[in-house]
Amino acid sequence: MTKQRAAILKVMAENDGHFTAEEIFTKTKAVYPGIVRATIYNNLNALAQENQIRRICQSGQPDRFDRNPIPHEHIICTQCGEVVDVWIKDFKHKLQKELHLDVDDYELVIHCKCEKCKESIA
Amino acid sequence: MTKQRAAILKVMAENDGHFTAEEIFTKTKAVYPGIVRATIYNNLNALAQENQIRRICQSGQPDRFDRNPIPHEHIICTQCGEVVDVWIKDFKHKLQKELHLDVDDYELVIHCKCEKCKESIA
DNA sequence: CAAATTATTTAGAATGATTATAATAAATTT
DNA sequence: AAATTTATTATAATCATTCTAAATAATTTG
Repeated sequence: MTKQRAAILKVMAENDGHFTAEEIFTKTKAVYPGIVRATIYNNLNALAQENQIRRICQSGQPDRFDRNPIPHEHIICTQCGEVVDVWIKDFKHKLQKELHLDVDDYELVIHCKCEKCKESIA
Repeated sequence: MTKQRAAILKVMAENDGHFTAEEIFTKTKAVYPGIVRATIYNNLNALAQENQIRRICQSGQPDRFDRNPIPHEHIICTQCGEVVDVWIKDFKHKLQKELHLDVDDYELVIHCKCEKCKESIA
């Protein structure tokens, strides 16, 4: 646990959401000015591999990182583009039952209008 | 429908699987030597937008394109890395019921050992 | 605790997928 | 067939991410 990694984790813990490496870089640089992009990427990769954070990928966009390591699902709003958490109860278990497979991990991204956008039009 | 697009679609129809733009470029170039990468990308983007093909994204890897436009699910093998189709009956409908949402589209990628790899160890 | 080893960070260049631009060619409309 | 739109080509550019080598920091060992 280096100072840099601690700073990255603190930034992610304080700001709720789904960050790009660039956003984490900017925010971490504010508290740790010497830090460099490669360090951000190294740490994010390591943290994702250790399942301390989760990676979300969208084609045409930089990866995002979710500070919440517990498997869950995501909505990407078709209107505002934001990534929103959703939780489907026992999803992994349901998948295993349905497919008769030993699921190691999964990613489910749903494209629909998010709650905020639905309300804002009403 | 240009000659180039027809060639791309033919290549995708003849070879079953999940291709990268580069693979499609190489295979299409064999039958249509003048073709250029930008044309491949333009057409794949257009086809994906029209839902004639589907795009699969994996972080750290180039996008893949699935010639099968009907929504379905994917396994990425934790051993060989191949992308394999799976079909979960009424998945979209189940999602909508579970989440009380109007799902426009979704992507489900499952990480586990594929059938081929499971057998090959036995 | 000092020395040695190992892992991490930095700085900067490199890579690789994808897109942008401008010019040409093809397709479609009038 | 001329005019307009759309797609393709050639090439350069972009952007996210990784690589390399050197420097620094952290950890382990004597």
